[in-house]
Amino acid sequence: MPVSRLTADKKGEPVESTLEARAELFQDAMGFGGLGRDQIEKLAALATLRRFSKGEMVFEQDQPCQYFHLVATGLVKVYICSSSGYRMTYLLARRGEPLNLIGPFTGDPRFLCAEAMQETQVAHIPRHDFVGFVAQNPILFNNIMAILSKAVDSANSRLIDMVEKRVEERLIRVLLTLLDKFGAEIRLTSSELAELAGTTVETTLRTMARLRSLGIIESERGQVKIIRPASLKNPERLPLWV
Amino acid sequence: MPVSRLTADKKGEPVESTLEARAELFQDAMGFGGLGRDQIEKLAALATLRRFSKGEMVFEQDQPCQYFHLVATGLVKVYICSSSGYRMTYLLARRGEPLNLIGPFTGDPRFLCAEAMQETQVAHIPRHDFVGFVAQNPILFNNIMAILSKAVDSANSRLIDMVEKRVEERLIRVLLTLLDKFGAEIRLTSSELAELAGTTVETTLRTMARLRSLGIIESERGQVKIIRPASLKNPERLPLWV
DNA sequence: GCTTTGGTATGACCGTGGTCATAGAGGCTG
DNA sequence: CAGCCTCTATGACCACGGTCATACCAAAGC
Repeated sequence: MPVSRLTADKKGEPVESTLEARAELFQDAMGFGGLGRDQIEKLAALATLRRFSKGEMVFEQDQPCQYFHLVATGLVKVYICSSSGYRMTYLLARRGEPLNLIGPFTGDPRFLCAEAMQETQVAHIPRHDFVGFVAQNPILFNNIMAILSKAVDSANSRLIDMVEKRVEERLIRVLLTLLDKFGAEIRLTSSELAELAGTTVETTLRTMARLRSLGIIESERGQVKIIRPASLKNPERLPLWV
Repeated sequence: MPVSRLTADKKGEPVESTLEARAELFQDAMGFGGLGRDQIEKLAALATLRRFSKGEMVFEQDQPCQYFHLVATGLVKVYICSSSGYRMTYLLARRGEPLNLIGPFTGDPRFLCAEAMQETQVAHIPRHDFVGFVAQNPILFNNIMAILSKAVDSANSRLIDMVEKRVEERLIRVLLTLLDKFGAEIRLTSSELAELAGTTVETTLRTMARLRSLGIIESERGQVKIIRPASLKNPERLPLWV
């Protein structure tokens, strides 16, 4: 235990990839619009791909940020977990979505974790390379601010939901958000939904039983299917950003 | 009512000020470290001061962002308020603290409000001027990211607190945070504390009664005094960012 | 094959804290 | 001064949802 493994933060296994494939990834990634092809390729040249199996950590809390991460394939959940083991998921990132926009700038450890939910590949760019690149392409700064704006608003909006909305409403909001992003068939377990809605598995199961009995959803092991989205929708309920 | 006052977003009253005084303000403002004196003065030249009485709004939700705001004197609370009137304060800004770091970049309306809690003066910089200035001084990028990092972490940390901590702990955390920032004499009402802790006035009053009976705090109308901070402190309880 | 693990399902219990009601005290205004 | 509003204070009530327990099923592992 006293032997600290300084190299332990190398996560995942390297994957071979072509510059072309990486450029393709950044081309339509979130937050990189407005760059010329030459810049995209410069960025792609800085990146390497790594693969992660289901359940593997892409990065862990309280570790200094070394890389900027962008999902290439698969699905990654980014969450915070408290001292007492409570988890709260606040991002489900798929191809083209960045995992840590802030980290690279400060380099400081924060308390986010990222875990692969499936077989996944993630592009890594050393943080200084990334920050240097952004400095040379100020348009990225605006893009990044736009994304952070949504992230902060979403966090604040959830905060309000936690005080004034009950579990059922929060869960519905989560389901609607997932419907927008992933379609009507949501391949998540109840415990994953619970971590998104900020409640327990039991309450999530109970609430889903109610929605099921109303014919609004169907569910089986590891999957929820929204049958009548209209019954969930409510004009004043804007989706979260997950 | 149908007469929409297009100029109604001009808030507060203009205040005369010298370039020197404004430069002084930006000199030691949060997020502007690392600028040369010439740049500070360029920035100060873009700013104008406005005054607000207690209770006046500096900006309101759902309005496009026109200015970057920096508190010069007084105290401003920034909060979100939900459709049903629930409020959650998430920033108490005093001299040198920015009110809206993200807004100027996107310009989009968000759902933050800012309200003067005392007689207050706020520096305004038109958002395009501000964004242009930041683009010319990339060091500000890093400063801004560092602040946003704290803001996002604080929001997420609160989110976890809402699920797993009870009101007493949340309130204690708020009190400790305020102790760090404003000293042992906290001039806030119970309802203001409630909005910081994410609970109701009644529960806040009850909880404070308990802390008072334990001799940890004293309180009178509009003021709380922390007598024995050590009894509240707990190594694993890091302060919020308010 | 059997065992283990993780997901689903549901009942019972009860504590935290929100809601409503009432009341007094301090401060501001006309 | 009266009148009003805000802040403080506290009691009574009870529902939402967390916790614990049990059970069943499917998939994975030895």
